[in-house]
Amino acid sequence: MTRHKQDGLTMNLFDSLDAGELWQEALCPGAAVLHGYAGDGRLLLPAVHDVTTLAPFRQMVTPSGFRMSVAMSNCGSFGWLSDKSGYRYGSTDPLSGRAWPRMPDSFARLASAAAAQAGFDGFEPDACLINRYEPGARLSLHQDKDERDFSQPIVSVSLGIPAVFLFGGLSRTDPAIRVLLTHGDVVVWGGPARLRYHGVMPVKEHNHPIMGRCRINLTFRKVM
DNA sequence: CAGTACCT
DNA sequence: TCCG
Repeated sequence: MTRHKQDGLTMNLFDSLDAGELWQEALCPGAAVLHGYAGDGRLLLPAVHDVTTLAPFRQMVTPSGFRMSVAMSNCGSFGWLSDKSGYRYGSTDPLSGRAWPRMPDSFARLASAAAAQAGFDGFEPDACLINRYEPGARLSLHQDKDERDFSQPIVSVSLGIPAVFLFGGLSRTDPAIRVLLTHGDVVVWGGPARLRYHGVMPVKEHNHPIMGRCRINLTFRKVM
């Protein structure tokens, strides 16, 4: 996998693997893990609270009728939604009928800086999906393909208790590498990795000093 | 777009 | 299993 920048914070997904998985090395161009890039999250957590007070976490339903284990909210111009009629982005929160809360400046700055760090300059997200995982919550392998412009990367910020991130290939049945993500880690994928399947293993019981038994993930996207 | 068989 |  391509190493986009050479510094102490940036490593590629391959660096998280053990020797038994070295064969994957050539399969991860366009993806990077920035361990600790978001620091202790102290600029982000009050903003998460503010957003989710206006747009509370809710468990969405998939088109096939399953209730997702992850609770979600959104901020920015567009919010990702799932219900029985499908997946899509919308500019209003169905729960309130009002626009999603505006994206906090701290969110946008972090996402743009992380993208640039990974080699994607000029990333200006217009959507931030906020995912809340409690122990047992998971997200099965999927592709992010509800956005218009796949030239724009995805930036994912992890806060709270650890989770194993799955990063697969362009086909659902391709093998997935596993990356442990902890509080402050940021993953960026784009370019040739933009449509790679990814997901999160069921989150294990754990306690984080400030987040308790909770993991929050911020996923930044350019929708329009 | 609903939801079976599958076996992660 | 179109983000169980």
